[in-house]
Amino acid sequence: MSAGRQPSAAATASRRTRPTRAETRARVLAAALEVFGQRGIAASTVSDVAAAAGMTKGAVYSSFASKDELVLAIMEEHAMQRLTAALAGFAETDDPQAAIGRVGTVLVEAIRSDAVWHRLLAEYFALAHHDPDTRLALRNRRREARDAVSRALSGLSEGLGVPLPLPADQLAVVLFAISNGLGIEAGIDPDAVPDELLGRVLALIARDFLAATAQRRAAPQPDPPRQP
Amino acid sequence: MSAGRQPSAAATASRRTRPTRAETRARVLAAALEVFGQRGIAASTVSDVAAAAGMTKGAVYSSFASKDELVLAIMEEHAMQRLTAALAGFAETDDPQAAIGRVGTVLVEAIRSDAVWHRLLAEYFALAHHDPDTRLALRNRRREARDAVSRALSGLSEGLGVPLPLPADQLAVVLFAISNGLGIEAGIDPDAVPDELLGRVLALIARDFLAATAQRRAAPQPDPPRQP
DNA sequence: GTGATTCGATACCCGTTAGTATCGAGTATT
DNA sequence: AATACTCGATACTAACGGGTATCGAATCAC
Repeated sequence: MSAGRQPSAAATASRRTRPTRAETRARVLAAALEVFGQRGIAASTVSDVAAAAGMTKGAVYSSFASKDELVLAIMEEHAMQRLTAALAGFAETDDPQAAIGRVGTVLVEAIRSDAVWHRLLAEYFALAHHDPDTRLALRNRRREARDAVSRALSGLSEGLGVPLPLPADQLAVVLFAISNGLGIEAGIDPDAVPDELLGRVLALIARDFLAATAQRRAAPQPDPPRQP
Repeated sequence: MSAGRQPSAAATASRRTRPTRAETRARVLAAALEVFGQRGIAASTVSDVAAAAGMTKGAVYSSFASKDELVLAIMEEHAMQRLTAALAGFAETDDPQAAIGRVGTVLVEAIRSDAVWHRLLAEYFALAHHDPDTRLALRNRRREARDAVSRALSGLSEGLGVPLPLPADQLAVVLFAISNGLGIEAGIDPDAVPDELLGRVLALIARDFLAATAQRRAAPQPDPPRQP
């Protein structure tokens, strides 16, 4: 792309009658999330998505090469966004104990607000299986996400000098599995999954860890590394 | 159905040139499980299923009213079969402690051998969402399954006089969620889910329960249940 | 054996939907 | 202002797949 003179965004925004490329892309993606989440990926047509975005098929196909690519884009976009949100839960505080409670909160929030996402992931996971490329992509993405969570957990553990109940990478898998699994169950039968359930389960799994950190904070010792 | 004279099965089996209704139904169901599991429900055509069963569409439609009904049949069939297998894990022994270990084993077995099933369930769950009837059916079936597991857990707890780490119904939900969630993760990335992971997690969740039962067996007391 | 009935194969219909060709309105470039 | 270019709407195609009508053959009832 030649870096031609671009009029300032503010100046153009008001006088522009046709939305910019990025705008339509974003609108289509948002609409796709909506529509796919509602009716399912397979059951939704490209025209549906376009209509929900207030456009026609042509607009979609001028921004995305195929329906598959649209699906892929939406998954990547949302997955990234969700991962960063989750990691923020870990990193956002310098009180590690609070971080633990926060993990549960963040995940519960995610489950409740993002029920749509769980449905999509389930269907995508099913769809992905018969396309090797998509399958590998999904696997790698999942691996990255797990690694990120795993590192965060390791950091937490080392910072406190308290061992995790399971190896960090396995704990990460379990976190994903429980959160996703409960999300799915909640999607099938919301009444079956009370709000506090995930928190309780995590507390059970991490009981020793929590007890040890509490004890450590109560009677701090100079020896191991600790940060208040 | 009038109970007309039926020739003995053995006599007819060898001389019969056309398979009986039940046979073709079974063949179609088996083929459907195969094909749907491989390519996904939405991506499979009725002709595909028929071909895999060594028949044609007509045969399928003479046994099942629609593709949806075929899908429903396969889900019910397999779900039932799987639930009874799981419950057998609980009931098959009169040593309750061993039963707990067995639950983990059964579930792990199920996860590993039945990866296909998890994919199917995921897709079915996604598909079910836009059809109210299917949705309700799935919800009720799920509820029954949970209740069955829940009752088994309660029985276990009362038999031992040791309280469960969570209310039985919630524990049942968690069991389903973890098993399903890990199944999905394993489907995406088999390396990420070691065989013993589920067992370890269950052990963590039920740690107190296990400890109490062990203690109780070592030094049984007639008095009320106590937890350290 | 003979007629009634069922099952499954073949051929067909019809709706649906991913994808495309084209063209005009908007937008950058000079 | 005139030019080249981009984006998106409209109209279309091509193919696919669910479902059905029909008909021959195998089975059952008598």
